[in-house]
Amino acid sequence: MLISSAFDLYLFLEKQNLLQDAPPLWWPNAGSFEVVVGAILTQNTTWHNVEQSLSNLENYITLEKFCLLDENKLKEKIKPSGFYNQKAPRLKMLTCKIQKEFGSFQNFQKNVTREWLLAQKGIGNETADAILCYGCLRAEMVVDTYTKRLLKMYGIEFQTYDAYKYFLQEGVQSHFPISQHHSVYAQFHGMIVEYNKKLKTFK
DNA sequence: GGCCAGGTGTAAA
DNA sequence: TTTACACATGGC
Repeated sequence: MLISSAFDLYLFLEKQNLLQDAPPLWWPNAGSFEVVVGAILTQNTTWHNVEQSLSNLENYITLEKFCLLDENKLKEKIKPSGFYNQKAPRLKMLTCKIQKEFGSFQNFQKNVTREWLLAQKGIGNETADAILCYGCLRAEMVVDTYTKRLLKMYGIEFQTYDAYKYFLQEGVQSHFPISQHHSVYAQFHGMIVEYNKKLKTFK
């Protein structure tokens, strides 16, 4: 299988039926506040561990309730997903700031910018795009280490995060109408993650 | 028992 | 502006 463009990769992954058991936009509960929490918790951590933490938090996953949660209590609840001493204060700071500056999660979805997210402690390129794509339903594609590794297998490499992102988005933009860009980005990244999981089970 | 996971921030060169 | 390292749990 020769892959020389992002669209080739998309078609290749699509043939594998990787998302048949996944939600439509791949990320669980896309479009909800839970995505913001999950995006931070999953940093350098398996989704399986994040699910334990989210389950511990089930009664607190709204913007309003989350801000009222005691930081030490939050640490306890997110222990299964690791790095809790840094993720807890960062989550607390982030969610309270969303509450204070945007008033509601709906308003945050509509008005937050990538620059605003990147200025928050604990949010880098990948987490910012995950929150924008799956939390705010914006047409922003996520690039992760899997993506870079996969492209490298086909001899495709770039220097910066943005270069990867634009390479992938361009491949989608040139073959889909603008109305479909968001859902295709969301599924494209999802397929890349699932494909890597699948590869691992064969080892 | 070692390695890795749906990364990020910081300090030092 | 790059590189090295800390952060932490759970699965294989």
